[in-house]
Amino acid sequence: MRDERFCASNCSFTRAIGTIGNKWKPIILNVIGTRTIRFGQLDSIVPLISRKVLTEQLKELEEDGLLERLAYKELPPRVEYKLSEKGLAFLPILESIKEWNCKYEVAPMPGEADKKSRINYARTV
Amino acid sequence: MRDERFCASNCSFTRAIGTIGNKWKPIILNVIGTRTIRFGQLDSIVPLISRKVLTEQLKELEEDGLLERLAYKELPPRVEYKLSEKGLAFLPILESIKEWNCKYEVAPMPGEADKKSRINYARTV
DNA sequence: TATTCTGGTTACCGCTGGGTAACTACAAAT
DNA sequence: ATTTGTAGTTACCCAGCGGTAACCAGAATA
Repeated sequence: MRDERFCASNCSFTRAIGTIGNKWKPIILNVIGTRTIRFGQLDSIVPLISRKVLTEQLKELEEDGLLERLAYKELPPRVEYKLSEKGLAFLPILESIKEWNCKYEVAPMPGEADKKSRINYARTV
Repeated sequence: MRDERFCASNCSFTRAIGTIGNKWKPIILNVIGTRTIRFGQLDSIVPLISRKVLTEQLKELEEDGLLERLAYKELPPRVEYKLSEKGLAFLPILESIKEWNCKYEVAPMPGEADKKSRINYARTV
């Protein structure tokens, strides 16, 4: 899901977009936030993502230095994820995206009836 | 390329990601910046994008209120794009992504020989 | 007359992103 | 002896993303 051509650009911004410019990574980073979280928790909190894709995204985030992975040598396995310094430094950007969207979003919210079935990934709305 | 399920979320952040969370839109917004630009210019400045996808992305950006489209009734046609207030308000976020990436990017740049063939979408590196 | 220029749109088609289901290891609980 | 729980991995398969090429209008230029 990383765009390799973007990541190979000589432009820092293009590389950044190649790294985090997809729909799942900002969501995952936002869900994790400042806490430590286990794989199964992520899997249930982010319901529309499949196990396979979640694994893949987490692996990429770790490779790109945004995420730290702690695997305990236990059975059944236990793995914990938390943001690295780099990942934590990205959170303010996510916050400004939230503020930006709240301020400028034009589309009115659909009726209340629809709200119940809506997705909600936010730690804080 | 918009994720409709994300856009239908009751979470403002998720909706925002559904709207601008793909690789092309941040690139396009960054390329346009504060200037007014024609379709053909975008097509040549962003070389890896196909005409078809560029059209589609511009249309979505316009629908989402980030972009203003000015079509002159001429032949051959002339169409100009510029960021709306909402789009302009997104530029600082792109800037902070640049700063973030410059500060934390770990992967060393490949050798100079490779740089020449690299993509460069930045107005300012 | 034929070509060029611009900003698309459309048909066709191949690739692959991503979903589902099955499977793994092994300890602990029933 | 069987089930449960965790964190994946793998094989299989299909929808749809996105690339390519052709086509359009109609004025201006050669």
